[in-house]
Amino acid sequence: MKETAEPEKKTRRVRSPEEEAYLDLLRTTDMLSRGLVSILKPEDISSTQYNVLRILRGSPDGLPCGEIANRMITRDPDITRLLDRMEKRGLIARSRETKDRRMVLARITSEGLKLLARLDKPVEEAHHRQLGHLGRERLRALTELLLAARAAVS
Amino acid sequence: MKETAEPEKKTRRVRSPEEEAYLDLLRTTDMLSRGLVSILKPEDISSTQYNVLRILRGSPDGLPCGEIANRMITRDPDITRLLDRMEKRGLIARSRETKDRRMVLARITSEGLKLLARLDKPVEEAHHRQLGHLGRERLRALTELLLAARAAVS
DNA sequence: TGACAATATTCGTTTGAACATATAATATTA
DNA sequence: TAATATTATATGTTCAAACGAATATTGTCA
Repeated sequence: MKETAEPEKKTRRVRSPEEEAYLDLLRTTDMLSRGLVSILKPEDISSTQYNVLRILRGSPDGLPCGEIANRMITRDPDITRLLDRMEKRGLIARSRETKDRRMVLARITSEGLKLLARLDKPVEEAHHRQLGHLGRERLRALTELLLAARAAVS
Repeated sequence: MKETAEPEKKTRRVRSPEEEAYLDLLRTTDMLSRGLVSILKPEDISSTQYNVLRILRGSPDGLPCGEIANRMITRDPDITRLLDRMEKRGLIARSRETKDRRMVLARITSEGLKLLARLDKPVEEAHHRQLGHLGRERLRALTELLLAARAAVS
């Protein structure tokens, strides 16, 4: 007796819709990230460092290191070293606060701002190339779904 | 003359909907991944290794290393080392193919299968905890949007 | 004041990702 | 057969993520 259309040995795994969505998220993010990284690469900057620069550009008065650590969900000692590298390259500067002298404020330097400025257009173009074809409507829908997805934890 | 409601120095950056969506993708994937990693951690396995095991479970006859490299979008030498580690732990086995003796097939071992089996339920539960509240309809919508998002490149 | 909390740092470790280069073994094809 | 392509491996390097543990400095509060 011979089986016909049944797939041979291949374990039949049924994926839940949740898992399916998660895997799709991974695939999509991975794909898009690679595109971004390839743009950052010529400037010899990692997406992590790029992220820090973006955060600091949004806070011209500087941010305490701990605050950066919070936003990146990274431990303080690791942020310190990350900032070390960036400071060594002149992308950021650190200065101790006068009021609360425990705090050290990290600020983006003009060097860092220039780097970001060079990247702004290419990054924007990449995003448009990668996601622009979805159109406003679907982008909005996507953003809202993602927001809803994150709502569970927080 | 004093400014009133205008935000002080803060550079006003307008984000494109594409960028907004991308950042939301990053945030969401990051958040969900952390949840998964915390589940894999007790078994002392990285999400990369977990991924390989899942791939291999889906191909009980084994896969050539290059094929794994393709699916992971990783260089061959790096896959070799990844498989080295996994083989050392007894999670996978490698054997040279008889037909084309250049190829080496990687197979998941019963050890590896057992590990996956231990993880199946917790992983499934985590996914449900994290995304279940979206409901079928929105999960489907999300999956479809992500598929569409990836369509641009391929 | 003294005890404690908060902030950032220093140090050390392990692990893996990413990249380059070279080589061995085998297939394929001119 | 000779030249070339394919598949996997071996090595070596650099960089950064992640974790643990300890310390210095300063602020806060009983």
